[in-house]
Amino acid sequence: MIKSKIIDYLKKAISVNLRNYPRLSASMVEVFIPENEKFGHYSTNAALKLAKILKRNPIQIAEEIKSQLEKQPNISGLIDKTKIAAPGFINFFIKKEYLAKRLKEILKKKDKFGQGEPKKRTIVVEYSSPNIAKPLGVHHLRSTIIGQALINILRFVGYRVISLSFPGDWGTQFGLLIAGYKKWGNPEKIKKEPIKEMLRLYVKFSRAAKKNPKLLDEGRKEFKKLEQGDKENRRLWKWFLDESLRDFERVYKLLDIKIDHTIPESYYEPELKSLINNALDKGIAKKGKDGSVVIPIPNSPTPEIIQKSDGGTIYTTRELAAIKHRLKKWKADKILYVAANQQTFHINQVFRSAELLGFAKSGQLGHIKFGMMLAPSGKKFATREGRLIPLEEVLEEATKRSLKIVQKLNPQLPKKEKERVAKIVGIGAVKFFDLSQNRLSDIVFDWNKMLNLKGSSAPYIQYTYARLKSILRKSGGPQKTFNLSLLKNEHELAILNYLLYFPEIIEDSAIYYEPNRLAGYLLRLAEKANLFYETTPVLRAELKLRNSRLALIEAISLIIKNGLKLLGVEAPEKM
RNA sequence: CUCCCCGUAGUUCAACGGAUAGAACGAGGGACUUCUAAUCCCUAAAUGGAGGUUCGAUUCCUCCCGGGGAGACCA
Repeated sequence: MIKSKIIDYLKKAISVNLRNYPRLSASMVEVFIPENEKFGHYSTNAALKLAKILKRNPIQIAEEIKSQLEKQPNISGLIDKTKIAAPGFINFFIKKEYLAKRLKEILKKKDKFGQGEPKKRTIVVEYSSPNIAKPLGVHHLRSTIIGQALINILRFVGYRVISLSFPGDWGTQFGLLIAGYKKWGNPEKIKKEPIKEMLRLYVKFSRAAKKNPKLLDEGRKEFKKLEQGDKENRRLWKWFLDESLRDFERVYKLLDIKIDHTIPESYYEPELKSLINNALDKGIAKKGKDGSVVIPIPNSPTPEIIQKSDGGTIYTTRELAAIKHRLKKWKADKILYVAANQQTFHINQVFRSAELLGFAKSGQLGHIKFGMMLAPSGKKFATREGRLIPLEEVLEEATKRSLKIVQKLNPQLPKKEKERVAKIVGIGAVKFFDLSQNRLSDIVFDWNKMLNLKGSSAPYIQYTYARLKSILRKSGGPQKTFNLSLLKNEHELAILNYLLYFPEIIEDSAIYYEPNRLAGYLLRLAEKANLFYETTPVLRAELKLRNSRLALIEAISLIIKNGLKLLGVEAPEKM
């Protein structure tokens, strides 16, 4: 990667003067991509940092570093020139030949361009994790979409990634559902629309239980029976589980989500007794007078319950068993939880408990948090009030809206093709809406914004791609003879410069677990590509120039396609 | 009461302690006999408040205000 090469050069240049710069640590050498092109391809503020320590003039120090840089043996192959800018930045300009070399590399490696070396580290990513007997709702979108994009990106940079869903299929709520089913359930209705009916029963029962607390006890009893292996309850529960998983699978397919392993909470049920006993034996957990078992967490006012006073287990207990199991089974170096902000407290408690129990080392467990998907009212989505919007409905609506637009704008496309495009574009828009935003901010659910097919959106990038591909189709096949030094108008250069950054953007997205960095990069690349498209004729250009421009277009489209693919968004050839 | 996240144009969002705070939607104006106008160009418009650290703060620290979330038998 170019950035790390420049860092190496800088380190060497600075270490020549080490006697003059005694207190500099290597990590202080930072290289970044400047926002304005006039400041070069890369910049460093190393001189400014040194100036602070040494209390000297930063420009002077920059001059010293610059002259040392120029003495380095191989630097001229990469760097065309370095410039110093006030108050003390050193700006690097990459050689044009090197940019051309990069472009050829893209054409040669295609979708492998930017891929990292295998890292021999395993990361388990837990994401999506819906609750059984409820449909996947829009509020699951974030965990699912962000999780899958991170998995794709982490794999691309070289990690071994195990993707995992941990559906909630255990707990008192299933007692409520079973009780509701026994009261009002109808097997025919469940067969017809399983999830809808289960949700209806659950909502109806929990509403009724609000008015009549006796019903709550009834629900708890049903769960207790389930835990103790009651045949009828077990059968119902298994039925609900199977129907739910089938339903999820359908939506996952629409979203192009590929989960390696689905291991529900109930899987860990048999191990929980011994887990609790071990925790007690080790003295990590304590038994209360009421029969509950808790793990006191140092510096936390709240202990973590692992056994309820009625002897039953709780989500935490199952999560702890899962941590132990995952680290062992996949020899994982890390487990990442792609889970909402709201769960921060709970997840931290679980992490601390796992560390106390010796299941995981500090730093092995990470919470990739994200802001909430808020209802249009600005409030939280909640199942109980029945305000849940099924994800599938959103995806269908998105597809419908984009079909209308394809019909209007590209009527000559065959019907089947139109439908395919509508799906790719509609669903892409929904996913990209989420992925292009910072993970941590809350998102207000808004049909119009989410399904906006103009402006900064997936369709914008997809449309750019389709136009580029259209040129390539009309050009009559790939060109072998091109001379990239002919690419010298401002739009061509801007793209050539920008293509350089792709591998580093991917790396940053992986380091910070922020897919929106990649999304932003693709938007900016598409902007530049559109500007090029609007201003620069390709097919009508003189032969050599034409071929060089075709090569450039080929490279852009490869990067767009691959970048979108990492985000889980498809790029249509026509739209 | 304690802890966590967020406060940026009218709206929805960007910005690794850096250089002139970027986009999009919406508003107003312009560009299709020429590679797909789901595009492009132009105009107006923003860092909640007060301090502090720094050569430099939207970013870090303190306090205040506002929104959301969490705080032992839900997850």
